[in-house]
Amino acid sequence: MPELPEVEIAARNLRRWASGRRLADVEAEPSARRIFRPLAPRAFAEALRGSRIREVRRRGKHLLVTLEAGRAPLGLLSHLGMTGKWLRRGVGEPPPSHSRARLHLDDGVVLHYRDPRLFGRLRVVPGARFDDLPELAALGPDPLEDGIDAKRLAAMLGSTRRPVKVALLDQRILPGVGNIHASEALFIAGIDPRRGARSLSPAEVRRLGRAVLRSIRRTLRKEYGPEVAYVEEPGAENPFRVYAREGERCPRCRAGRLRRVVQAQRSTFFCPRCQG
DNA sequence: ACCCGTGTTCGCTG
DNA sequence: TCAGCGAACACGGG
Repeated sequence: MPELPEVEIAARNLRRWASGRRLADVEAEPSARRIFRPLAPRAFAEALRGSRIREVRRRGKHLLVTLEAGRAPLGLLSHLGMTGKWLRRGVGEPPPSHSRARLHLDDGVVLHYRDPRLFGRLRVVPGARFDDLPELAALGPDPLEDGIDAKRLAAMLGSTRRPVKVALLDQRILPGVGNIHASEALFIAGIDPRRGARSLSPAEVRRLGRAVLRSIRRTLRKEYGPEVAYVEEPGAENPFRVYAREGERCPRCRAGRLRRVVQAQRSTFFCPRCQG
């Protein structure tokens, strides 16, 4: 379940696996209609078949794949939702469970889009005109690619009445930040997640911006590999400082116990002693 | 059986 | 008019 680091890793993987490759065949599961909307699964597969992968980019949690169909550019927009993942399978390797789409490359490799919960999206973008898509236009600058402008962040946080943790989930502010890194960044910055976004001082906003980047980069370093290890998978260690650690000792002050509260129907984890 | 979930969208409300 | 809120989506795992 991906936030910015997992999507960044997916982008790097797709680049490595598929740049310059032709899609010899494309399959889209008929039962997974909602992933391919507004196209029918069959129309989705046909739109991509035979095209060649030229570029893979990331913007927030979106993957932007540029292909070439004959002479014409063609776009593929991929959002991983809660449980989406791109997986590579070599010739003869068995498919993963819940494979919803398959890109058969001209070297025999198959790229599977696996998504048990079906919250992800795969959309064909005619002419690769990503700039015309309202959902991308609404996103703020990408924290990793463009950096974080503290002035802009302060303006965005200053114009909402929501708690700062809830505001951080708004993809118009810092796209790519999700429920984990919102909690992690607020912990690193020492800011109480329940405070109103507009109550932060300029110094706190700067600290928060830096903390978001630190949290994202740290996860990126930890998780970079051919298959991302997700925290909820059996056997995986929880790599986070506070996320999903309710009741544990605070890793900073060693005295407080980490708490869990629910905000906007999502869990927030924090140390009541360190985050004032 | 029941609860929980790294995300987004839609419709209602004040 | 619009920010903010809660439900809905769908399925697996504890």
